[in-house]
Amino acid sequence: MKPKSVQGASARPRQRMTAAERKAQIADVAIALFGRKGFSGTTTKAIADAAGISEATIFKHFPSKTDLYAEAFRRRTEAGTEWLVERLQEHAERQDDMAVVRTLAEAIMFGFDRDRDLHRMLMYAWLGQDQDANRRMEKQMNSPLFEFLARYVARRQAEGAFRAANPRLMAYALTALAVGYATRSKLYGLETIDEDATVAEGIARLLLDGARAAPPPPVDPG
Amino acid sequence: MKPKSVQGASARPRQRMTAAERKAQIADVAIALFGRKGFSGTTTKAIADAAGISEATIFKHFPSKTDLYAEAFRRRTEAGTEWLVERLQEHAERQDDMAVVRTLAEAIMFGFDRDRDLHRMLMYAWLGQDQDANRRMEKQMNSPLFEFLARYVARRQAEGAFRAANPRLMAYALTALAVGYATRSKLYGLETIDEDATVAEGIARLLLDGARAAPPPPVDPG
DNA sequence: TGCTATGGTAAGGACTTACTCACTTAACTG
DNA sequence: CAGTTAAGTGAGTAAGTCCTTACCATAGCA
Repeated sequence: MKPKSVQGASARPRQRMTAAERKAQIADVAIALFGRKGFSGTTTKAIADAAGISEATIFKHFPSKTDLYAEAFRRRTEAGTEWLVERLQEHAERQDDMAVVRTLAEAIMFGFDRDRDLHRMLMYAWLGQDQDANRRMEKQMNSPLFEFLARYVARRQAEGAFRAANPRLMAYALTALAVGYATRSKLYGLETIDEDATVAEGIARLLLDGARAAPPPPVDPG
Repeated sequence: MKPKSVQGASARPRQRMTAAERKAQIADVAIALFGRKGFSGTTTKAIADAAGISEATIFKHFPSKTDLYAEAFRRRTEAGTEWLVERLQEHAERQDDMAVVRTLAEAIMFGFDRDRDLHRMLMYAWLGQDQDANRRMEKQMNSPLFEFLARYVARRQAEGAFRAANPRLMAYALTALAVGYATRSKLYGLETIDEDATVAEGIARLLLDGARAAPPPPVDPG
């Protein structure tokens, strides 16, 4: 078999990857496949083919298919949402509610758009795991964002800017519309309603002001 | 209906089901398993064990595992949402927006609660099918409800009761919060925020009136 | 009582799955 | 350069996988 090096324009062309590189490559390829077909729908042979290596090589780098899954998962999940929380924080400090909610919606939709396979893989994980594993996963993945939003809502309520309502429910709602829309359009491939940015804005407006027309025409900054 | 065997005082329980009964039983059992582990995660052996029959019996009633899947799916999916649309229609005619939105949210959450396995199976289907199949499925399953909601929103906008905004986006939003919440709590087993009815009411209120407090009544600053 | 239609099964076949092992060879080191 | 390390593989294997075949057993009927 011809050793086909894909390692092109490096100073020193290599035929073999280091273990770390190979591990990373396998994990990346695996995410795409697990994301498309789920864990049990994806064979180690398919992963090997997609990575351009033999099946045995996979098991050289990962003790089992399950470990490969866990590792692939961990790698991409660790990124976290800190950067997003920071951006939201800035808007929140300026009391710019529209910017907070709209930035959140845009970030969610952008994330789903960019990492479709990862998010599909995550959904398979939600469905395939038991309740305890899911609660741990939720805690590890979304907790900082959710807690930030819950605090933000509570503060705005205290300031009289937001209606009285369960802040946790509101924090959930702030993410849910964008998550649901992104799931439908990016992961399921269902029809879009409009451009992402426009939808994000519509979602934000709806969340902040509701569907009902305000009884008296509010003082609107033209 | 086929008359069941007439039984005397000492009735011996039937040992064998009719083909139709057995088919239905297998399909029901299969939904539960497909819903928990997905199509490729569920073996025909597991279905047979759960149904208390031999594997061969499955293939006596269904030509293949794929056909069993399709049939199980079809059976439970056909129910449709007509009854819900009718109920919503009544509220809509009375211009009782709160009742419409709240009834919708409650129905969604109740449906997810009652048919968890079915909804899990549906999610696996969304993830496992290609985009075209998903669009057909969407059309067949949710189209009447969605179209009703879109028309309802458009009418209320025309009447000045709802804000101007993309009616399809609003129709989507009307279902999305409840669907998302039910998915998290019923399918993934994540923490609930409150009783279902309370959450449904909170969702409805948020959708109609938004998070922001009504534009401040001109309070005398004294 | 025997006949027939039908619900049900034991056993196994062709194929696939995750995983192993003896082995090859590229790449680094002194 | 020789020697060592470590990336990579061909050729399996045991344990499934879906599905078939040849057969059994029960119910209803004459």
